[in-house]
Amino acid sequence: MKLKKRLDCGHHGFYVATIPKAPRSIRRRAQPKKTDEDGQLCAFELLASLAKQLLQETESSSASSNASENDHSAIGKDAVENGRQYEDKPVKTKCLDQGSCEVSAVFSESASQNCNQKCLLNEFPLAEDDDILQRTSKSMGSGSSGKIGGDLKSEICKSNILKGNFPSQVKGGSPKFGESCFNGVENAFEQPIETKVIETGGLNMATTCISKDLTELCMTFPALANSDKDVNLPSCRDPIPNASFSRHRNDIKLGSRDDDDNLSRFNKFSNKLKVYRPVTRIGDRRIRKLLTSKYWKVAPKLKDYEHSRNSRNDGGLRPLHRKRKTCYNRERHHRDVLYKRRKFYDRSSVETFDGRFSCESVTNSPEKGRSGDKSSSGSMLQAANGATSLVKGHHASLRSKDSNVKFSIKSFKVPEIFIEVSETATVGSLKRTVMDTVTAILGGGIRVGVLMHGKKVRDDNRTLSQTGISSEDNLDTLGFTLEPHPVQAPSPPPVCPEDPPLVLPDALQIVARSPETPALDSECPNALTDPPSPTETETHEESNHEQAIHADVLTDTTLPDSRALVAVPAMNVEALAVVPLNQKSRRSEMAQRRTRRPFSVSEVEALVRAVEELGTGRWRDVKLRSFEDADHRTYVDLKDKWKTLVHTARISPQQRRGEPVPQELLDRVLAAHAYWSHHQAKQQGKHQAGALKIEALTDPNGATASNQL
DNA sequence: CTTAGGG
DNA sequence: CCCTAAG
Repeated sequence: MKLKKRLDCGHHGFYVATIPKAPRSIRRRAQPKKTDEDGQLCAFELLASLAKQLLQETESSSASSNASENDHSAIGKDAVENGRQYEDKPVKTKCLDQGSCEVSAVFSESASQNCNQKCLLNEFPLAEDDDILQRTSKSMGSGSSGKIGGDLKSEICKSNILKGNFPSQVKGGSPKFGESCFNGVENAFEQPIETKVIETGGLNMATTCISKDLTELCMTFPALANSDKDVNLPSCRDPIPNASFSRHRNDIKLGSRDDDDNLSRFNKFSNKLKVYRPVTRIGDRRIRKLLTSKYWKVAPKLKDYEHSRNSRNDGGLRPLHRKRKTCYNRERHHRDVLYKRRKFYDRSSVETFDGRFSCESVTNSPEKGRSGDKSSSGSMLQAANGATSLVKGHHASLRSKDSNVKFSIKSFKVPEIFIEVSETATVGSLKRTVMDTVTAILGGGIRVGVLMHGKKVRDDNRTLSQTGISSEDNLDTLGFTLEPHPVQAPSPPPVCPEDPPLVLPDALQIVARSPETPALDSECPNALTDPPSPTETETHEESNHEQAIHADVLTDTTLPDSRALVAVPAMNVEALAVVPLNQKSRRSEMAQRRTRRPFSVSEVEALVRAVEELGTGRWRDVKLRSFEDADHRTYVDLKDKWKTLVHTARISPQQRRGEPVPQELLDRVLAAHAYWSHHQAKQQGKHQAGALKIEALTDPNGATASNQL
């Protein structure tokens, strides 16, 4: 609730409020008429000039400052102040951030697309900037990554703020806006931007080259991360967190790994102002969550879990607890320690598209396509090689009734990677490790996934139109993902689960995990029972769309995790010309349900066992015991699943749907259910008359006793 | 926050 | 899965 309020405030907030809204109105007007361009141009020009000034100012002023600080400070001196206040008055900051972020995002995007032609993107100025950036970056080398990025952002932000409209455009990519205005803007911005760009070697790098400077990218993350978030975020929602976080990040070491986690933490932060860890990045989910009341409810709990986990490093209480558990379930703890699960909240594909680096796919009608359209498809491919990950499709042109669909992929992310490094490890070794890992992942093989409405489209044989991709309406719900090839996915870290994460013996351990595997495996002790089926894998993957590199570093030098490593290339501007923006906000507002995640047999097995031991009235314990690592399973979920299992067990096999659950498990379900319904109040777990079956199958009592120790 | 149930 | 009432 608090968050909501804040959010609202944010909206109403000075800069923020004005910024986003203005654009909308503009858009509306513009859309209907294409003739509006003139008017927009004028506006743009004005903006551009302002932006210029601002940029210059910032340049001079911000040149010295640090990365994060700069961002905020640079943005608006007045406004900025608030930003410094962190938690207390995040709103302003946020706004600022966003603005900046947006800009940055744009940059990266633009970078990916080389548009010599001016018309393309909504991003307008960026296109050229990109070129510049790239060049500069090359020349510059890694140079100052984070900092520069920050400055750049801030500057941009300023300009945006002043103008007001920018942010929205960029973000939303309001189609009209972009189309009409680009030319003017570009010109105006070119020079200033260029200079700036040069400064921001890091940013460029990030956008441009994945393979090469992954390490560097990581380092730069802060900036990138922010941009990410910002980009994703609907207008002003998370401003607070960002601001605060970003700072923390810079100042403090980051430990966060999961998006989800971050999210949850994030929420916490906002609510309570406690800072456990800085949140490196906030996923798209944030928005979602914020929007959804449910999430709020749920989030806290999850957070707790997360925190605890995270706290391991800190030497929190958790470790013990964990350990216990671990011992408890030998099978599972392995991974527990190592991996962090992302929370399920985020999981849904929806997030994905909303997400950060959305790429815009545009439907092109041939007619529409001007000079560049043809290339778009080709370019897309190129982008694909680049690296990984998530792309978002927007469908742009209104006209497209054609059979052709254009897609542009703005950037790829590298799959999530976990790295644990001892404090004594050198930065260089860390970099190398990251690099090696990334290289392995990329080289190992990546497959592309297509998402519609956040759901994976698994049927490769269906046509686009059959899938719904052809329809304009659906384009914005289209997403691409890069997924590590299952086979090649990095193996779990060698580290002993028992070991405190921090204590890892060797200097570096990096694990890239395919998102999915961790959850289940870790969760379900009995992998034996059912190895993750392809289905499962896929499911998980969905959640993983956003893949990021997470670096956990013990030392202060922690790398912030960022996700978007690269911006890739070249699309036709035209394709991009129309960008729908609202989708995000819309979606976020819709607060959709989590994507459905059918329980796997192994999960069911784990659930059954837990219930056998704990009974049916202790879902929290069940969760803790067997699903602690399954962030996407809440105790309510478990309870619901049990409910359905009981139901399923009672109906005839013919009536059952979905993945068949072994009859043996269903029998245990019935037995346990019967048993516990008799012993409701007594949780002691004495199995007597009713426990017969159970005993035979699992011997709940004995197990319980031993386990609990 | 957890539980328990209905939707 | 979601939502809610109740503890």
